Amino acid sequence: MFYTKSAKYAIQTMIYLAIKENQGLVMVSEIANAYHISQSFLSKITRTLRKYNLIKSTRGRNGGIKLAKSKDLIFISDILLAIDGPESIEPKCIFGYESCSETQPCPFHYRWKDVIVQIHDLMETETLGSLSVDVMERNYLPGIKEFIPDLLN
Amino acid sequence: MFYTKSAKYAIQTMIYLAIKENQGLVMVSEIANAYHISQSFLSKITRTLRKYNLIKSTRGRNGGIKLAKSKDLIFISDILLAIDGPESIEPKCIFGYESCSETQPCPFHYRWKDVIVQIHDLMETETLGSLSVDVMERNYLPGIKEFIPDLLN
DNA sequence: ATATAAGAGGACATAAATATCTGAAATATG
DNA sequence: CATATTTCAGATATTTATGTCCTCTTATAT
Repeated sequence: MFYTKSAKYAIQTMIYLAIKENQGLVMVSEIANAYHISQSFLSKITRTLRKYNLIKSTRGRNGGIKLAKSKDLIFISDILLAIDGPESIEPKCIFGYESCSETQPCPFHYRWKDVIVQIHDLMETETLGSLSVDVMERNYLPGIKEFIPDLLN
Repeated sequence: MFYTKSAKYAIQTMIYLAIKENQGLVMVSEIANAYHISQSFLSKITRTLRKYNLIKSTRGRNGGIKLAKSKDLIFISDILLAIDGPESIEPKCIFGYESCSETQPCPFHYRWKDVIVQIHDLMETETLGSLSVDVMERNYLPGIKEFIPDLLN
């Protein structure tokens, strides 16, 4: 509804990596299987994450990917920016009016802006750290395995 | 960013019709020219609006389209529903988790829900009436003609 | 009656997002 | 060194959204 599938896959992947933070390298195929994403497609996404220095990768046998920095230093907005680009983060006029701005607000401008600002704040304050802790805690409840499949095995 | 172009075109069209409410039928070509939309494409959109009983249309010479009911009885959510479908209005998990729900919330669920609910309220309380009044008022300011092009001629 | 102006409808075209395929490059292991 | 494994890279395919074009149908004016 709001972000691309690619961005969602990326966030899922990063959460997975955050949870496995101190278990070394994780294979892209493992993550792809866990979330039922095509391996080739996820590979493309992880390459982008690497370009933006959000993950590090190692080729070859026993290779894989891992977070490039502490999970507490990675914000959701970083991921969205890398995958969906700067446009996805910038607030755009909901009606598509090109000239809509602070000085030339469209009728919906201020009401819409309130919402957008909230979303931004959410994405820019939330870290992979806090999210993954949340995921881990919830995972102890039944029926929520989808969020971190196979992590408990 | 959030809705399809089609939905935006539809809203622009409906605002146009609301402003010209008591001027009888308006040609689709007039609206298309005003907003620089392809006439054929807008024609498709207006057909959908008609299916959903948001506008009435008359064929033939001197034909055109007009609102099907009072502008105060048409909500923005009605338009979004018609053009983008029910999925666009239903709140979906921001991470794309299929099983995310009230009983199985994903880590972002509640924080995200707050925002979504706000947007829904916005769309379901805002009518074409209030929006178009807003547009008319703002139009007296300079440089905002884009919103209702040619209406002042 | 006929010409004309308008929306209706469908076929086709383009663009962007999503997904798949194939091979190259890097690395560990025997 | 040879081989298996794993990511990297780019070409290609599919799907969905967007946009264009042409013809049909309907209503009105003359």
